[in-house]
Amino acid sequence: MSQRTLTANEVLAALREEGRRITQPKRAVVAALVAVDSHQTAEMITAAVQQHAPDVSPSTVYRILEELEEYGLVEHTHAGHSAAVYHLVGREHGHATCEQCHVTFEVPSELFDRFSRDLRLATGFTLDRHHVSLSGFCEDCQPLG
Amino acid sequence: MSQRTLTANEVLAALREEGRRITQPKRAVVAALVAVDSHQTAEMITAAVQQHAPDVSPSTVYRILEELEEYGLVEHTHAGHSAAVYHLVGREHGHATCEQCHVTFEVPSELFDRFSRDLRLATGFTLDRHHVSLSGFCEDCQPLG
DNA sequence: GTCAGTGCAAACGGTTTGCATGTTT
DNA sequence: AAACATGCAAACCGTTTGCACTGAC
Repeated sequence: MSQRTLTANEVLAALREEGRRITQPKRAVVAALVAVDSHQTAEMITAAVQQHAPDVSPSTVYRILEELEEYGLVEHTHAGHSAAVYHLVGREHGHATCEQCHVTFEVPSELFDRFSRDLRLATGFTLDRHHVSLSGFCEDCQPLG
Repeated sequence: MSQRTLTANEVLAALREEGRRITQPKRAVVAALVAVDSHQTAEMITAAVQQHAPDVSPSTVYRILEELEEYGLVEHTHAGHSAAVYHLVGREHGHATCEQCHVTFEVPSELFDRFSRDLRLATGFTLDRHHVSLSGFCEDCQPLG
């Protein structure tokens, strides 16, 4: 597993190697993912893309994200019932989303390791730490005192 | 905190004490929640209710679940981008949903305690273990070997 | 009798899909 | 030229809302 976030060229090269065509919308989506090194919704990515290529449609963005995910270049994560957030693969990590400010944070993978093992031993359940975000309150949004 | 799941009478009594009216749809929703002692989607609850009261509408079920939640009698949890699951309050627990069979399991609260503390110390993030379900694979649906 | 609660249908947000057109190879 | 990718608009699912009506108090 790579421990470093992919570059735009690496992502596009990987697509090419898979026989996928490199189009303007794909370049723009990858650029948006590289430019913002954090977790973005499809809507944010679409907005970023449309600043340079105004008529790339949301459905195209979704299709491209799906394609990138199919080849292991992008991952998406859900939190609560809000929109999914997407990010380039890289550092191995989990997710936590603040219920108040809706920002998604990375959680160092080591923190999950013991919990993941205990959970498996106690219940037989194998954690997929990527796919769903933990819910709670971030440092700046602590409820009450 | 109660460590036992509420009974139908307790739930209805609590509503009454709050000055809420006890209607047929409310009785039916509470009965459905009590009858199935596990995590159900609004759609499942609606189906159960409609077996006895065919023209209770989904929106009414949603409104009743929201009301029950407002008074701390029910909780709902999200997993992935599928429908939320609802359950009566009772045992304190977390949730884990299988990505393959989509069943939601309870996770003993103690398992979360250490993880929750480590997470807070390392990142400042305070876990709300109820609201989002962990994602992964249950004992019967382990991927590969 | 009053008002909270309901049914219905329409709207919603996020996402997916069908189809005719455009672009990469 | 052929195949794949795109734009648009419409459909989709889970959920919420507006409104006129009903039924609990």
